Amino acid sequence: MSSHSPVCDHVHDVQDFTPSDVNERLMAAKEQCRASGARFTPLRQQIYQLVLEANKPVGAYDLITQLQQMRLTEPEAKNPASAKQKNSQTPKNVAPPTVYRSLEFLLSEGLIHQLTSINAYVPCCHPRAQHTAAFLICAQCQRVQECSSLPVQEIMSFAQQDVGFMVE
Amino acid sequence: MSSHSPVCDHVHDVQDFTPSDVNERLMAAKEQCRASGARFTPLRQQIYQLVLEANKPVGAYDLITQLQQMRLTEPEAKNPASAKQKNSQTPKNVAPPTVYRSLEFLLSEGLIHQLTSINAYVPCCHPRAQHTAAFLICAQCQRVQECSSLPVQEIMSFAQQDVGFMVE
DNA sequence: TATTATTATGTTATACTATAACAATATAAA
DNA sequence: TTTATATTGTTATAGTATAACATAATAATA
Repeated sequence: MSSHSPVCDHVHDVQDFTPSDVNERLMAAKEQCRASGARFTPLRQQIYQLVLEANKPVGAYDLITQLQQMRLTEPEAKNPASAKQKNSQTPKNVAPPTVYRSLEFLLSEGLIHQLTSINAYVPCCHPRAQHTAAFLICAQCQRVQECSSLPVQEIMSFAQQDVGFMVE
Repeated sequence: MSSHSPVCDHVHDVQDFTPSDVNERLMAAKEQCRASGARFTPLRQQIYQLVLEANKPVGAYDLITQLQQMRLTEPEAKNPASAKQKNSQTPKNVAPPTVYRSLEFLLSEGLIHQLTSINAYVPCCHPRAQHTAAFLICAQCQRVQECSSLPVQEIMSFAQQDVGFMVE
């Protein structure tokens, strides 16, 4: 799961998913939601997938753009549920609340993390209900390293010696 | 320097300055800037003062509003330098860059911290050149507790047991 | 099943935060 | 003084996020 960025020469373990990794995550999320009684709707699924497939933290408006593209190019594929309906053609436009609400859902399920300092979102390493996390964010390539509960001091040396980040 | 909020019942040590405290800080900052060769201009001084006088983190646009008020009510007091000039009447309008640039300066001098998660700014507890800091931010009253270098685990228990914050 | 309640999504408008680009002014250096 | 540098003013706009209300889809109940 870990690899070296061609540009920045540090390790990042959060976002380097093969298509099969992505699928695995989607399945796991589906299961987790079923268990918790939450609804993993097609929209939420799509957005989670986009966050997974990105190789760095994605902004909300990036997601809006991508969703828009998808809706224009693949009119009604990928959503078996809507195929059963009579007039359920997905709308063409994607407005901010559409994405923000799904992000909020994914956050509440613990499937993604929000990086408020750079206004972006990443998939959680080890999805589970409530947990906090700290991140090292590369100022050059924006890739991140999640370090959920290491003491700060350890994070510092971990950042500098183990994964090649400079702490600013 | 510490006190209890009437609402939230936790300790916060960062922002509870008496007028004389504020003056002390301003003097210290002036000295620090002289030492480092930086220019502690009247504008920067005003903005630093506003951050000091606030009893909770302030947003950039709060500062803009307050500066605007000041410029309307006290046309040319408080600035001895401008009194010496011929036509130096301070402009009435305060645009965002005016404030953001001064904030950037104060950050670079280590006089304030930026709380990106809530888009706000607080004075630094112990101003000095380069240092990082972590903050506990109260979700109710927005007041903060600076905890510069405690290990994360200690921060957790410190937050919950010593200062009454719930970690989210 | 039909009806009602609830949840999710669409839609429009707008608030809030921040920066780019260029002009004018003030301070420092030569 | 003249020139260079740094600071502030000014206008415009980019980027991020939410409020408020309408519609549609799902779940719960009779």
